[in-house]
Amino acid sequence: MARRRQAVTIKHVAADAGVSLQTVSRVINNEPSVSSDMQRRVQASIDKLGYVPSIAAQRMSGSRSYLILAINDRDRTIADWRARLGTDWVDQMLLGGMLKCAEHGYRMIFELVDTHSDHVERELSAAIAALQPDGIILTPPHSDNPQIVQFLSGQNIPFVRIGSIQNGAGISISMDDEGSARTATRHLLELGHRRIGFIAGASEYELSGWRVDGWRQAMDAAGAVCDGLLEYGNFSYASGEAAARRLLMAPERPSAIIASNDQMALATLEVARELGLNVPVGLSIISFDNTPIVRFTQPALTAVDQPIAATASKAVELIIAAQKGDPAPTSLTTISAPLIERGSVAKPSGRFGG
Amino acid sequence: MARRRQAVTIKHVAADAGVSLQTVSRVINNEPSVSSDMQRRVQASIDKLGYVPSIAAQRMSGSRSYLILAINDRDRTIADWRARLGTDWVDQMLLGGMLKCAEHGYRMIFELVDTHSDHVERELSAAIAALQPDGIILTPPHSDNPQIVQFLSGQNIPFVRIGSIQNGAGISISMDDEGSARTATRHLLELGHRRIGFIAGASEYELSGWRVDGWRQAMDAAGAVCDGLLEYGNFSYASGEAAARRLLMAPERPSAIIASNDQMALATLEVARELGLNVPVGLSIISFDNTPIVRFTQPALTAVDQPIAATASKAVELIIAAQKGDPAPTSLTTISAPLIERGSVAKPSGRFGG
DNA sequence: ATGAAAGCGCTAACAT
DNA sequence: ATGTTAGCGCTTTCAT
Repeated sequence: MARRRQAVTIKHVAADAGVSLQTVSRVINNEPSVSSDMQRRVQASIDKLGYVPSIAAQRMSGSRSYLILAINDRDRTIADWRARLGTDWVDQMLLGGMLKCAEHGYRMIFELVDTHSDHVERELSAAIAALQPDGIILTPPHSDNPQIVQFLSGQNIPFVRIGSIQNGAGISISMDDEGSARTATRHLLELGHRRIGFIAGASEYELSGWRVDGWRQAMDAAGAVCDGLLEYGNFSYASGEAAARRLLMAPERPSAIIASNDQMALATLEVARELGLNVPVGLSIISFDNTPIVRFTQPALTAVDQPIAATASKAVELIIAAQKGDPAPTSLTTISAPLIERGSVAKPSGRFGG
Repeated sequence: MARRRQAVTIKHVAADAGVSLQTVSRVINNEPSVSSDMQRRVQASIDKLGYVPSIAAQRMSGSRSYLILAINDRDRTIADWRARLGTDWVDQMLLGGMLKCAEHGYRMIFELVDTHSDHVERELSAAIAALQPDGIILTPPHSDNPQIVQFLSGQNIPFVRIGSIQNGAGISISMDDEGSARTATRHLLELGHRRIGFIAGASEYELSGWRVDGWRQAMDAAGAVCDGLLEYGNFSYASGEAAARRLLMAPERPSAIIASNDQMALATLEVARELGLNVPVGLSIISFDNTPIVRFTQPALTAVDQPIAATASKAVELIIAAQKGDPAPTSLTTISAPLIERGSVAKPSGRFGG
């Protein structure tokens, strides 16, 4: 391949408009100190020549790179992609993040990073050195990884921690895990359920704990007992199956179960079927995530939606604001997670009901 | 935000190793003219300092950008993301493309471009000017857009056209639409079906035509008539519904239907249900795409898988090869699309069967 | 096989 | 409000 050069550079524009490079640069960057005459004249040349600045050159001269790095967990993401179970976390991130970036002339670059490895730092600093991003978006479980958070806080790059709570550096955005777990639990309580089981997610994710907290709060507030109703999974189908079996084969089984993600909810549905329990008549189920798959089960699952697109969009906004020098939000940003009602929830029936 | 500078530059490495910048550059780029002593010494400094080259600087000095642009249709992609129907085209592209990029130190950047607009060229040249990618991957319907193909062929950037057949500039990769349609049709013929309906996709996609061709070839070879068995859709659920209704309400209805994508197959399934036709006993269905959703229908659908990950991976390989100056493949690259058998196909029964 | 000098396209800092 | 100068980190010449 022959050496490629920029087709139209700032020099061409400057020559065409008969002004200095700096003036063109000022117009590109919307700086205030340009007379409107000048601004019009230069803009005309830009449009005429179809000039677009090279982000490489912009970054080189110490300015922005217009690149925002979105980092996901490598193993889980690849596993999801290969499993082809319809998990659309990445798509929703792109929907929210990419489009918001585009609005501001930024680009989102997706990266996969291992959480576990001892060289997280090296992976991250390599990506930063290579790309020089203007901001970084962390998703769970990275958002809660102290090693990553500490490393980034020393890098002088704004970063947002999705699904996290302000407990360290960076800007946190929560998807209201505690609140939505409370809402889901209350929803069941209001229908008359008293024995509501809960399947927790992987402990590596802080949000797993908050969901448990929300459930417990709602149960306590209603005077319902929690004993024997909490089981631990790790977000996998298999772990959900085991947890559901423990809950449903106990002497006093729950009349409803909330699972901390869709895969574990699916497993619960299957275990119920095995045990001859009709859903929702014999057992109500609510799941977390609301990935596409839960609309296609029989019955479709009532689920707590994860507003990933809205969250990613907000994350981009916060980074761009921080870039501009605006102060980071002082309070925790929370994007609420709505409960989507479908067919897997009903009033309790039989002896364990209300 | 304070002005960010590269933490470790080529200068630091050069100083540490006690050599010139140029020598370090040669080591980074694996150039042959470096003595192995030198190479080791410099590499040691690189490792010690954790040096990673800035792609902005590399690109600025007329070398590679290590960026590959993957371009998808804006409207359709966003519609898919919003619909949350589990379509994982983008994910599979990332799975194949991103990972292959990473193997070679490249990055994949996703972009959305309008096919229809009259300013496709402007959108594209802006992306090229801003990013200076080393290669571009086009997906349908962009791959067949003559405006785009012609524009890119003048840009001196290698580009791959996915789902396209060599009819112009660029490197084409086909997913064997004709062959897989033939295979699917033969599969039904071998089970004894004679009246096999076909629902074509949007005419904007050349692959729609090839799929029809494959079906027709198999039918002709078996001496089966095609008359009244071909209906046109546009890949939407609604269009599939209308097409299926036309096919199934005709006086001599087909005993099997092949739909050119999953959404139209889903619609066919629903129309069959409405008409009281049991699938697969009363009607066999085969779909194209094999998105996650088709595993969750009742029955699960037999489908022609689209090997998007493998194709994207191959596309990246071809671009990197072209970048290095290797000649483009002389023959059309084809990635075969396997037929995944599930429960929606059975032997024909009743008067229209074999 | 190695080094020195020039320049890529742009912006920060300092003029005026 | 506009122009000039220097330099970002790297690779391309062109030397030696």
